[in-house]
Amino acid sequence: MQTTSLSLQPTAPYSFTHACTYLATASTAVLDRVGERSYARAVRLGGHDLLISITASEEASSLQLTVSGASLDEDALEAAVAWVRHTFALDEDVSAFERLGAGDPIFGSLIARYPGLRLTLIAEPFEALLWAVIGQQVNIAFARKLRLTLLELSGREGEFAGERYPLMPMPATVAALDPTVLRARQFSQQKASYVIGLGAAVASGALDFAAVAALPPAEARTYLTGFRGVGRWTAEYLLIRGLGQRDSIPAADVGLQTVIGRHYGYGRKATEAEVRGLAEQWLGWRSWAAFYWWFALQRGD
DNA sequence: ATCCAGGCTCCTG
DNA sequence: CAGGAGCATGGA
Repeated sequence: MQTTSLSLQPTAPYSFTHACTYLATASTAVLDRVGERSYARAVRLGGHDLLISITASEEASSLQLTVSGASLDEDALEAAVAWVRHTFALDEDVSAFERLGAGDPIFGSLIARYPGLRLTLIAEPFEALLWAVIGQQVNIAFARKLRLTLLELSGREGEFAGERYPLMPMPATVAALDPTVLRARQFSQQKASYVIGLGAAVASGALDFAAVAALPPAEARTYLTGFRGVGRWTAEYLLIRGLGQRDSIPAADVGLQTVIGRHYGYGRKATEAEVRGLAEQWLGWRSWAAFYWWFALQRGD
């Protein structure tokens, strides 16, 4: 067991507190331990299970990162640092994003209300994919329950300095799940089949996240929707929260439609076309805009 | 009961 | 390609 600590400097303005606020109640954050200004989780990087711990000072201008692992060599440490920078978007130059508010007072007030909030990713692409599929067409509380069930049935545990942390199951483990067991645990027939099939696709290499990340957005969507259970919404959700693509708008997302309809005074949910239309002014940063809206929705703003 | 929930597949025009 | 029926499972 080896441990290394170092400090990270995000570009300004940055708020680790906002990231924690989001993760503390996000239905997707079922493997994460989140405090007001602290975060910890076990994650598999480069074939090794690592424990990542992050804390921030009160002003949160810099982060303290602690990485632990059984064999923490230079490569593993480097991977952990890159993971944190990517997952929390520490290196983004957000000045162009902040200027988006100029032409749209409603969205502008959102940017002003959450200074330093950044698109915060789900730790692993496979995790983002499964959580998205599980979250299809069910309410958020129930989706969280199903995610916890999947972890209970197939998740792993890592031990770091005598303490146990949950880990995402390996894709092959998910592929080997018994659909009847999932059904007995409130998965629908098709949701069980999607989850198992996608586990197999990732395990076999047929679904390759590195390849997806290298594709332009439109082609990535086409590639992803070729897999059963992955429609446009799921593909976009994965691209945004799993791979950190900056400019994708999941206009069919019910939550997005609800919060946008409310803020723009429609007195109803916005339609998909309305969301898509509004999003044109967020060009280049549409994923970030979606994330800001989700953040507002989660907070009841 | 009825409607809704961070949709998907498959089938028509 | 666009639109819609049918689907599946709980929660409020």
